[in-house]
Amino acid sequence: MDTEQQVMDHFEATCRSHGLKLTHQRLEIYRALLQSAEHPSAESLHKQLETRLPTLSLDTVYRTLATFEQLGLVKRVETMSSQARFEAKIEQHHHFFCDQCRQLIDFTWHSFDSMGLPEALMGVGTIRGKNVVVHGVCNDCLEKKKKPE
Amino acid sequence: MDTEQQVMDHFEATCRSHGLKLTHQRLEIYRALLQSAEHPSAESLHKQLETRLPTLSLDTVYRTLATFEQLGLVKRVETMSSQARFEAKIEQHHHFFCDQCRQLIDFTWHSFDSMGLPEALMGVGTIRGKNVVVHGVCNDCLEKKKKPE
DNA sequence: TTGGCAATTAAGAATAAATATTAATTAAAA
DNA sequence: TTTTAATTAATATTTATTCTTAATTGCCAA
Repeated sequence: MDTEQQVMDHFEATCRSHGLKLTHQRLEIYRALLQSAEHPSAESLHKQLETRLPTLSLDTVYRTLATFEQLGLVKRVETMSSQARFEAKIEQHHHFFCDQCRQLIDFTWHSFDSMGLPEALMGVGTIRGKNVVVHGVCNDCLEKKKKPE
Repeated sequence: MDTEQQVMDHFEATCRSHGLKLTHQRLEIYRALLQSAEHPSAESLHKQLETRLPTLSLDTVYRTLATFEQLGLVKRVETMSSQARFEAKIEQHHHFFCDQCRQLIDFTWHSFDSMGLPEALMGVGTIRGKNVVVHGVCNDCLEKKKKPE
């Protein structure tokens, strides 16, 4: 597990190695995403950063996230919502998706990760990765059902 | 494996049991989705049906697909695209997603299906299902790279 | 079989997310 | 300090999806 400093160093190194300037905005957006556990959307990141960077434009958030994605610093998350959501976590992991509140929870599954692919996939093409989406109802929602209000 | 007639009978029965009228539009949309192997979007279904139903509105396609989804006749597929895509195939299966052309290919993986869930998921809530998304580059795209033009 | 009513549809307007365009300003890096 | 890239602001565009309204149609009952 890396310290936050190490992660930020890697971030800085990645930007530099790609000739990207280390702007205040880029740093803050990346840091906010790192610290967030809720897979925020561009809009919600923008709202969150409003106090620290009052002049930050939504357009910059979109542009910056797209740039980070290309560098592999950020991943676009697959969800059912049309509003794309992002995360800074790059290590191999999977998602639990709550059907009710649409919350996403990360989890790891090493025995799946080290598993071979099924025969059915032989010959479809080049495989680059595999991920699981588990869905159901999260505890928060289950409890809300028990104790309404 | 059901015959198309049986599938259509089940479709009809499901509509009736839910008090839905069997309109020409609903029949055609469902049939088109059944016969399609390409996980079409609402737009592409609409385009496809244009010749048979020249007055079909895009809105109706959206509304109808949403209705079918509620009845469990159709599933919304998780992809990275913001444009939601649908399928009539309901049996348990997984997806190969081509990073290049965004094509989706179905595949089955019984040994995964019968696998238990990881410890990491104990206590997140109630699990209803699990799916794999494998991604990479499909053969079509690999070949296009070899022989450009 | 037909008449009526509620469900459904068509058409176009409206909304929302995401992106693009421009020109002026700002800030990082050499 | 100078050069160059990035950001801003404001506005426009694009694309996916939903809403509104009025007209139409499936289906049931007479």
